[in-house]
Amino acid sequence: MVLRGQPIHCSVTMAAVKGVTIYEVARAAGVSPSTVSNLLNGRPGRMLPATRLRVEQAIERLGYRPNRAAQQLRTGRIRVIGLVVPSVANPFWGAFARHLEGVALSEGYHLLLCNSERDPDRERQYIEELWDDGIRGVVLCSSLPSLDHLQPLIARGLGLVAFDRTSQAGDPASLVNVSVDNAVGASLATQHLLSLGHRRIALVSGSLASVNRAERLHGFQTAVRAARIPKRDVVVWSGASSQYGDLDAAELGRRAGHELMSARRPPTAIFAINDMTALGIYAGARDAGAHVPVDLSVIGFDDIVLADLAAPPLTTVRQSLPEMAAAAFGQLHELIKDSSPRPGRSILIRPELVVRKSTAPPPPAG
Amino acid sequence: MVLRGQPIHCSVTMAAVKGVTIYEVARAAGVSPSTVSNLLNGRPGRMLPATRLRVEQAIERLGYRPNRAAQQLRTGRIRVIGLVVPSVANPFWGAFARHLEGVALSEGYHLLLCNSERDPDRERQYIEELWDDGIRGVVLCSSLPSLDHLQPLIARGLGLVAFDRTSQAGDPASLVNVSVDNAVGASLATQHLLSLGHRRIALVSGSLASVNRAERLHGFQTAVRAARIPKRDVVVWSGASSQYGDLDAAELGRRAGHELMSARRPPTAIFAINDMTALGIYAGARDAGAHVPVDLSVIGFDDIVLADLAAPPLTTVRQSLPEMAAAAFGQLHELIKDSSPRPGRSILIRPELVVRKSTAPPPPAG
DNA sequence: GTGAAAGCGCTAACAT
DNA sequence: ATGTTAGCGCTTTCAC
Repeated sequence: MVLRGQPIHCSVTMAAVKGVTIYEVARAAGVSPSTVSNLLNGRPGRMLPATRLRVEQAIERLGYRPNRAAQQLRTGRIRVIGLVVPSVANPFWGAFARHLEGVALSEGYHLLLCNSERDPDRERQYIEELWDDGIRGVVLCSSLPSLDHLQPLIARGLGLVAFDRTSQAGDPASLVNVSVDNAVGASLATQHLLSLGHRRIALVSGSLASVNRAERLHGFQTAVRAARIPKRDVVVWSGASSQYGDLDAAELGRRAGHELMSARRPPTAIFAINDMTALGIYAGARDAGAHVPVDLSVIGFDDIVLADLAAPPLTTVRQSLPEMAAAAFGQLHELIKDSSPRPGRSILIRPELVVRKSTAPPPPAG
Repeated sequence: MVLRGQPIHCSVTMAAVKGVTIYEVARAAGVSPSTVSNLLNGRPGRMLPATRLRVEQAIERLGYRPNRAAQQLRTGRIRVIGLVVPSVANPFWGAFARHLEGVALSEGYHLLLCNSERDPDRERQYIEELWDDGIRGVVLCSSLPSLDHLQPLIARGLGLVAFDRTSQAGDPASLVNVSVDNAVGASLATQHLLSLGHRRIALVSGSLASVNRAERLHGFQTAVRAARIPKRDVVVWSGASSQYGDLDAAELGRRAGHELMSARRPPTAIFAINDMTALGIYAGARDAGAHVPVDLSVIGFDDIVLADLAAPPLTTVRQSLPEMAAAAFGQLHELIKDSSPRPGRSILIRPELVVRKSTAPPPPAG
């Protein structure tokens, strides 16, 4: 039985491995390949209903699935977009990746994931490879002030949506930016601290070289100046960019929290550049014997899942990830659907202050 | 000048958009396409050193980059692997994705990201699409006890490495499993609690239907039985699978923590199925007025970045993500490099107990 | 050592 | 309404 069955079984296996082609479907349905192709490509009107039915049945019966590589080679199109993030190990980027993947999938697109670790070289090289792969649309979460390193690709027709960054003067004309309104968010956060009565305030961040962080710094300083806080009571604690990668946001916060709270005249409130850093500040303050929110108020930015779980639950500025992911994909889709030139733009989504338990009036002594 | 320059400029642009082909390189170097191809495919020995140099220079000068779609169509190979995780929004999976992407990249592979939300249908459909894309190697973080839904794909030659799951009797013969040793980890955790003197212990988890969780439950029960803890003092709190997705691990922990600590006879120690759940338990216990570790010891599993940042820092069982990612990719690479049949196997990486501050002896009353 | 040529599976312009 | 056909860019046997 084994021996007799083998030839047939083998041929079936081979067919499966090799894949059913459009020619086989055409032959099975008694039509030409172009008719099958027409049906597959949304042109069912070009054939008789009866023909259409025969083709559909043949496709079904044979389990035909188009070969994407062949489609891509022929049309130059591919339903994959690239996502470049600093690191998906960072829960914020992980959550963003999840949302973006969701909207992309709902439009029939797959997502190729790249972690840049905020390295411009790596970023450029990665995107060049995405180009080689045939990918013509990329969501770049870079925050680098200059996108010069990508100029050649963009000139060739790469659709690029920059996330978490606003438009800069030197940007490519067609660039689309999607971002939370960082300045507004930072102002919201700082004003909250101010309204609680804080007069000695620190901003804690890693490198401030990125666009979004510069904006947050700007919003912070605007609010602080408007409140006429003397300069000596405002400290901007910024870790060296090379020293702390994205993964270490928490570690950086921990060090900052410790340093700041060990100083002679510690701040009574800290605005952390993001939630991971804020959580690190909790730990650092604790190490230095300070208690949140009694001795120190901490406010974050992002509203990651953990913000609400922390002890105390973290007051923060929420970025609406679902909306931002939808905006980013929507813009990218527009960009790559038809390659007719389209002016660049920036889309700023307004953030929202979420008050929890990590902020309180300053201690009497402060 | 503009008008005179235009034709040339235009042709340059067109070349860039269309991409340089191997024929153009061949012509520029005065050789045939096959010689260029031979060089590109690691067969430089088939030509004279002088020829080789000419070709290399032509490639350089023209900025030639192979068209991957054409390569794929011709060879059937593609340097992309798929990663299917429940959700990268979960920091554990985000971190794993980051590590896997790193090792894949170092071998010249890209990573296509898929979030299954632990839905078997979605999982299967996703992997079928990966197959259509030409992807022949997938790391599946599924934990579903049965991989029957993937049997057809595997039979066709899909290379599959199942992560976070151990081999089951009904598994496809060629399946490779990579996982932490869950039973050992759970025993380690439980023994730690026991050695601290706890005698009323709970296990908190979402659905226990997955292989890895079943193993953890098994390790837990083995340890608890060995210590002769009476059955009534051991509670297994398991949330309905449909109710809580992966994102909600923390929320589930919160509910469990609250419920358990509000009971007449609350446990003095909880083993959480993972760190996110453990962090949720912190919050739930707090809601119920219980203090970790004074009233309640909590131990987690995974050792995510946040474990060390939590208050108190979480005692947990560490999975070595770098090693596990390397093992997963290495196995997958073996699987897809040559398609000669290869027996299935399970690779279990031993976890490590990391004692921090969330575990302590039980309160005197307990 | 090098080149010619076939064809991977598909699409779309162009026949009929 | 349906079919014929010419490639997309590459690899690889087979000649020379």
